Amino acid sequence: MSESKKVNKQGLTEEEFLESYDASKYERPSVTVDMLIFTVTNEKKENYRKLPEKVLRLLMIKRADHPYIGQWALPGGFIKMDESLEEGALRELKEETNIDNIYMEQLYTWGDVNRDPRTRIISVSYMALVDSSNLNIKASDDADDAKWFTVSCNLYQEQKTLTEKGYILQRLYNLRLSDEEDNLSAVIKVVKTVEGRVSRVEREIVESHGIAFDHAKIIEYAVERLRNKIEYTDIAFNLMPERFTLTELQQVYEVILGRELLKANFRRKIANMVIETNEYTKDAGHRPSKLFRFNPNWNDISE
Amino acid sequence: MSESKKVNKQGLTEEEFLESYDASKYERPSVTVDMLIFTVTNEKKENYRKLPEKVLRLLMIKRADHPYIGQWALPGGFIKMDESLEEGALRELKEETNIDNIYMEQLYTWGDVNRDPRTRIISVSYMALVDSSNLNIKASDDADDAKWFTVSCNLYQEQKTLTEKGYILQRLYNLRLSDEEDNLSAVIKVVKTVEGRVSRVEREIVESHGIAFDHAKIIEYAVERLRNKIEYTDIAFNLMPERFTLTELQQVYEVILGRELLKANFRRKIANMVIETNEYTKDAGHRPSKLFRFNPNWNDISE
DNA sequence: TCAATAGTGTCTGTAAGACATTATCAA
DNA sequence: TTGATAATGTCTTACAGACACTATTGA
Repeated sequence: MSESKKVNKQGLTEEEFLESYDASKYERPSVTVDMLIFTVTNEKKENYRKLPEKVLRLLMIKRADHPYIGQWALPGGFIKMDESLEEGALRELKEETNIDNIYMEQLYTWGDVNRDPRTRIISVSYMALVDSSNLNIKASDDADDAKWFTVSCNLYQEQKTLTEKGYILQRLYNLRLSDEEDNLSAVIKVVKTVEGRVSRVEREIVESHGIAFDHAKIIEYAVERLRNKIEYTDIAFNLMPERFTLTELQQVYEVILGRELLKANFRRKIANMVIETNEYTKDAGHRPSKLFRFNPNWNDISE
Repeated sequence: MSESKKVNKQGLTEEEFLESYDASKYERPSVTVDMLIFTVTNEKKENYRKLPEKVLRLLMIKRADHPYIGQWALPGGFIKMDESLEEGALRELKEETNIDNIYMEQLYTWGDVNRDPRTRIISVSYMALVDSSNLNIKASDDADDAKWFTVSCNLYQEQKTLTEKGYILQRLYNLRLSDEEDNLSAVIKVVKTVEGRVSRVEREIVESHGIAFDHAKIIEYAVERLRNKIEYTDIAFNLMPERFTLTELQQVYEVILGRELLKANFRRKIANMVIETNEYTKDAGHRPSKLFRFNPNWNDISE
């Protein structure tokens, strides 16, 4: 509609305006993309009868340079001028895991002024969920300083203080990232303030051992999101192989939620998310188990 | 732990490294904060007996310069180097509504390469919910080109196509922003692709009349988030005055959800989120209604 | 046989949907 | 009296939690 013919107060058409626009006028922050790449793997089983245990793992990278040299950080990097945030995230993902076609969602954007001692850096975080059976290709060739840590994140203190017009709820989480060699940890304080009808949530790192930047906070946030979404969506299936037993699926739920579930109830809950196959597990030291696959159309009614 | 004594490959300590760090080495995108400020207001009532209708409103600003000159955009602006994203969002909020202490949450970060014709701009969007009785102070003094639009966002086409390993679900939403003078509209396409166990959601603006940039897409996203969260959180109370009737509360739910609810069921559902007072409405053309207030401790058990 | 997992049935209480009924005001 | 809203009761169905029980395998 001849928008371009309109002129602004300086009498410029859009074309002229864009011509004269100086993008370098203002100082700008840097923008990075940080990836939280989760997977679930098996621990070796204790004896021939028992099933292997499942653990939640997160990919971290050892910093080779300042700042936080020698500490572990989330994979990520600066966004390029000609790629969208999603493209940047997918690029990082590909660089680290060499896998395409993975579940990925934007988590949160972190923008505190002094998150990075180098300069003002705003970080957009993405969470990706990977089926570990795909992953035997191994995480990354080049960076031998990338590796998978077992994640655990537990609430260990909860304190509610009533105030005049509401309350303050303070929670302390203990985050642990570990493997055979390394043992990182952090304490994250999550404070929910309710005053009148208005509530606010703030996160703060109380202490952080071996985890670079504010990444402990980001990991805690991601675990919380994962725990929430697994309850009412089908994201858990992104962590499963093509065929799986219902017990394996339940173990994935349990390791993410951090608590045990009752078998019968769990099976009822996920019943229409799966389709049974004719295959069974073999050579278990006990009764074989039917294999299932994901049913993409499980929520046909409504949704 | 004398982290600062460690040296990197160039033999620099952290102090020396930060000294020599040149933040201007790489080209960087601009970062803005966009605010979605919602409120709910009363329409005048039809006759002395009927209750006033409630409508959902969104604050928009008329663009005085290129690009999209003359069109309406979300309030927002460039982030300053010495303020966090939250601080920037609160600053914008204060500038536009002159209110502090408001509910606000980060929504999503939009980073497509060509969202803005001027330069690469990444926008972090925040949603704020305001009680309109507070707001009679009027939205913004300076910018007389800021005003409240009635929002409606309706699904009007849904199409599911089965594919080899999943399906493609395509939804078309009709977004309308209107007041006495202006009538803006847009069509947003939301495509959910499920392939194997991996799913992806993409949003695209099909057409946009009078709404600047990709803001129609952002508004649709916000409305969807609002509709989701009102079902399982207490955010609706941020839109209510200090004292309110249960019917008013129900109307707010209905106008956001875009459908009617059954009174008895609604009251059961929100029963423990409210506390009754001894006050009643007066001078209604019908039976007076008890006034309630929010109960901040409604979710004492668990959560 | 036995240690382990696989798989199913059922009782309970809670919550949501649908609908019906009574109460109370001002013009 | 009447047209409107206020407020509560109850029937049904769905689902989640808890627990008990039977089935099947390899060593």
